[in-house]
Amino acid sequence: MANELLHLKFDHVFDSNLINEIDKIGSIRTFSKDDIIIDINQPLQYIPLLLSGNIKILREDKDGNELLIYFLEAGETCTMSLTCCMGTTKSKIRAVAERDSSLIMIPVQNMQIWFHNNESWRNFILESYQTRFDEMLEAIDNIAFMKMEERLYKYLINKANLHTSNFVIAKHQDIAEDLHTSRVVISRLLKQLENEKKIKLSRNKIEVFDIK
Amino acid sequence: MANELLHLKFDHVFDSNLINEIDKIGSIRTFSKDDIIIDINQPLQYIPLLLSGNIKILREDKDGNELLIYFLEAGETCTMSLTCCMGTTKSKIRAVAERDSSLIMIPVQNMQIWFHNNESWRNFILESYQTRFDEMLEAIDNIAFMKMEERLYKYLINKANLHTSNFVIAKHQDIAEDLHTSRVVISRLLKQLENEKKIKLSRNKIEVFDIK
DNA sequence: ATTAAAAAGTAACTTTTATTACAGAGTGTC
DNA sequence: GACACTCTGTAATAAAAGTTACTTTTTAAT
Repeated sequence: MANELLHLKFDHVFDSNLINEIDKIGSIRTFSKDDIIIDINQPLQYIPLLLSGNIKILREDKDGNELLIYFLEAGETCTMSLTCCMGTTKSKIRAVAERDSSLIMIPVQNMQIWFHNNESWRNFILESYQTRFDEMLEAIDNIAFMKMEERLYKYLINKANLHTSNFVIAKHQDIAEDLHTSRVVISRLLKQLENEKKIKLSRNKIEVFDIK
Repeated sequence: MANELLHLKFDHVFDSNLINEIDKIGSIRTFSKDDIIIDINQPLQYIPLLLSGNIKILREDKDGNELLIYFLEAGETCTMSLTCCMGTTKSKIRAVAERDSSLIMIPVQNMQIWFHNNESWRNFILESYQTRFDEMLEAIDNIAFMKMEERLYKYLINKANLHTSNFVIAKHQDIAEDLHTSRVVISRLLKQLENEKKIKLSRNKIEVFDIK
């Protein structure tokens, strides 16, 4: 089952030798929605490859308030973890299961070895870096250039797409935390978006029209 | 002269063979303060290594307003450029000379080759990625979690340190652009900081007390 | 069905940041 | 020194976001 997922998501990424090694060496871990997969300041000993589900990557301020930076999808890795083999071993971010997810964890030593001798691994790492970089830039754009209403709407569309659904299952409080604002602000802006006929509100659930 | 700088800044980073190759292959370019080194959407054909001076990396919104993301110092590279050899060839950021600067430009092909066969180059790239990553996270923290007055003060200290001086030579307008706000806001907050005895204002120049 | 708890709605108010408009201060040129 | 120009100071106002406090709606538990 896990093997199937590994092949399904990574066969086109890694050469067959590497896939077999990953299969042999990596250990599968599963997480339920809202489980903390990696926490801030936690030492990083494994590189996680996401087999199924979604993970959200969060940053925390000094008062413990969060900010969503981006989501990971199956077939991706958390680039933050990659930097663990260089100097810093403590996570600077929190990774939380956006829904039930399964990962394959690879010890950092292999990162080093494969990076040295496997082209497909090197390319995967470099591409991951680029993807994350782009997403960090987008996160910066969002918070620096956009108003809260726009950020909220984009967030809803993004989240709906992630779940391939027109419905976002979430409480206003959850959304407020992801966007680093207060529940009252989110409720107000959601109501505005509803008045603009962009969404439809109900308890624990938001229908998003015109996705993409 | 340029050779000296190359050795001074990079001898401890690259092995001696690689240094010699860089010396042979790379071309030196010099820029004056405020010159645009790389612009948004510009195709990237070279990886720049900063030999002397400082570079600021900016992001632009849809109206052409900027936001400073971070500064580069001698001995560093612009990680954005690294991603050029993967798919994307157009710059997503603008690089501007913070002061007179010199760079050595390396054709992207070498990036690939050295990445394949040179350990010191690989490590440099990975370390660069990590450093930039950390700075992106810090940039996110700044804009997401800090008030403008704090951001401004941090910016001033940062900039003073960069120039190893107690004085920041800049107009309020310049600062406003880096922080993506308006001149009036900056003037107001600077006056506040002056009242708090943290800085001293004069025309085109700000003295910053208690640096670090 | 009654009750308690959770989630959402909303009004009133404050704070922060942005905008507009203009006055004054400093600098360089003739 | 008069003039033009750039830079800075500041007041008044507006908009966006944050906060407090309370109400209403929905759901789950008994």
